[in-house]
Amino acid sequence: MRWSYMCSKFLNARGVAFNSYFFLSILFETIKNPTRYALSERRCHCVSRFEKLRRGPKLLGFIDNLEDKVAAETLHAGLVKNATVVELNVGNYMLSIYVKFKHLVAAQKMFDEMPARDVKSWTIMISGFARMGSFRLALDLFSQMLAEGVCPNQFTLSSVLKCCSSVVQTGRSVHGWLLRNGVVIDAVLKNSILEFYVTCGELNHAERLFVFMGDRDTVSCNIMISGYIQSGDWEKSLDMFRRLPSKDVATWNTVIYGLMQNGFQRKALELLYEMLNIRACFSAYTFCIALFMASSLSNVKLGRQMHAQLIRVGLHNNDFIRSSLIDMYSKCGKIDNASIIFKRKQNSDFNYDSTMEDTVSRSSIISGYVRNGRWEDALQLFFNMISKGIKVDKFTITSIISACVDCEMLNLGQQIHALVLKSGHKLDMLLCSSLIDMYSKCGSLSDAHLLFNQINDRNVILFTSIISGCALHGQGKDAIFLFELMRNEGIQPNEVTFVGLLTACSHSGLVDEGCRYFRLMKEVYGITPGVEHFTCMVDLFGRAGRLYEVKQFIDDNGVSHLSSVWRAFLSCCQVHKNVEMGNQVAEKLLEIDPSDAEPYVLLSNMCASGDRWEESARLRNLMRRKGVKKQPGQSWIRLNNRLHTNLMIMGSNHENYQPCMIETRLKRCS
DNA sequence: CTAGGGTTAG
Repeated sequence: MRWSYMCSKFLNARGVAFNSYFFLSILFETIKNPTRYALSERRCHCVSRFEKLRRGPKLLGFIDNLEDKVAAETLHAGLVKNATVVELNVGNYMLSIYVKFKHLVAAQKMFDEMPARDVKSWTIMISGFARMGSFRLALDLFSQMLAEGVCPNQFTLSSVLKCCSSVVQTGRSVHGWLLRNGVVIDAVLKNSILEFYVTCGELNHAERLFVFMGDRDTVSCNIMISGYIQSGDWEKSLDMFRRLPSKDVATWNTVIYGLMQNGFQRKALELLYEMLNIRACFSAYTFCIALFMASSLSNVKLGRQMHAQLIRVGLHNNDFIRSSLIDMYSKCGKIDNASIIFKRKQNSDFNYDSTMEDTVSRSSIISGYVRNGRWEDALQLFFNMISKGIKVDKFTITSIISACVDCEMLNLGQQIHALVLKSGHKLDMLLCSSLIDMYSKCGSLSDAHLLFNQINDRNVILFTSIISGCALHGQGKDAIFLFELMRNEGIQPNEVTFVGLLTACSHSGLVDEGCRYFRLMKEVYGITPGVEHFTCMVDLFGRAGRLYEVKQFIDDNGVSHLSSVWRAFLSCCQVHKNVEMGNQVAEKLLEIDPSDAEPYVLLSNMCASGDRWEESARLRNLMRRKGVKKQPGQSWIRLNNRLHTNLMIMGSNHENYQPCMIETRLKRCS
């Protein structure tokens, strides 16, 4: 950085505007053509300085401080083309740049081609994989390193320990090894050991280590605090927090975020306000946590306060913060605000440095658009990326798949599936669940099954997606089969899984099975049934025509205060044309919510279909008198890649059918 | 040590 500073001073003094590209082109040319320059005087000056610094630590420092992946790649290409033997130090710096930009493929390639490797090279790679969460790969590399007889140092071991939370044995032996071999245990390594025992759940061991630790710093305390919260012992962690003589920002952040993540939102909020009251200094982390709190609590007021503060302290243009702001506004339903924040950055993109892609902000806004039903905006941004050749990451893809589901665009969904396969993205669990959901909701259950069968290690959500898909298609037996398969694989179903399963039973008339699973859910899995489950059960009995059992069920379970339960009941009365019971149920519903239009409509339709026209008309009149309005139904159809929607006017037949225009241009979706 | 984007629900 000092070199670039010198250079910039030199150029500025001559009024030359320059940026990193200019700077790099010099480096590039120098490497390519070390002896023959045809450079202007200015450049010569630069280059001569560069030559002097070439092998010195300053150049290496400069490379290390490169803030751009493209720049790093250019430089690397230069080194390769020149076919000079890459010095070990330079090579290591290149490696660290690739790792810094998470360009692990390039790093791996470079690493493989290096003529010589030292501990540092290995460590850079291992810590890179560890930071990216590729623990398996990092550990493989570590064992390879040992096999080649390279002795690890404290940096290596510190990274290796990060990967050992699920392979406790390895972590333990690393700990033992470094004790036996007299490796210098500095503060960082000490904390890595502590963290290892915390994350693999050996809190007692960690506690002992902590007590006997000679020089505990705030980091050690933070690790313990976060360990206590993660194990559910928030009282102990708060106690420790309170007893700390001095608290730095990271400690506040740790405890607030921990409380937030473990369901103690109120406590977290109290502490945040306490921080404000004692005028503790906020860091960028604190703001991110606060924004995250605002979005999870849908508390725009808090979010706005934070936004104002951020502008005051000038942090609002930080990429991390911006994406948090975008996310906060879109999760609070203020998609326009989110959009403004996103676009403001786009518009200020005129100089080189800001062309660095802020992929997170973009995927945040895309998911925000999808969440808020602005599919057209989401798709436009997405298509824009495709046509510009920008790599689409899995977050964006998953959001777009959701959009496909909402718009039932099977075609586009298929294309995206192809895109995923082509781009070599690993089909991760989240992506797969959304694809399965997409296929089943867009009508192609067989494709959903096909995809499901390709995945080896499955989780609850994956199973839930496919079970819900079966439910949607009335394949009750398949849903049950998959559910049992899931249990056999040792996966715990959750409340959503049971919604899917019970729905499947009710849609296929499997009353006894449904009852059995309802009991299983409560008794074996300890899941307290929610509104959805009760509604499913009512539907289960009701569809089968067992209307008296519905009543019994409602009374037995004490759910007569839930309007959705009665509503399901009422629609069953309609299906089975039981006007008497329908009347009673509708009355119940109106007791709960007199402004609800649905009971009137259902009841009047029921009367109409039973040729009881006067009664039907009376109900409609009653509605008008009470000023109860029904939301018109809406349907849509796609013709020539255009989405047309139709509003159905209540009680109408096709005469007052009003075509209404929402147009979604599905560019490129052939 | 602490921060951002994605999945399942009549």
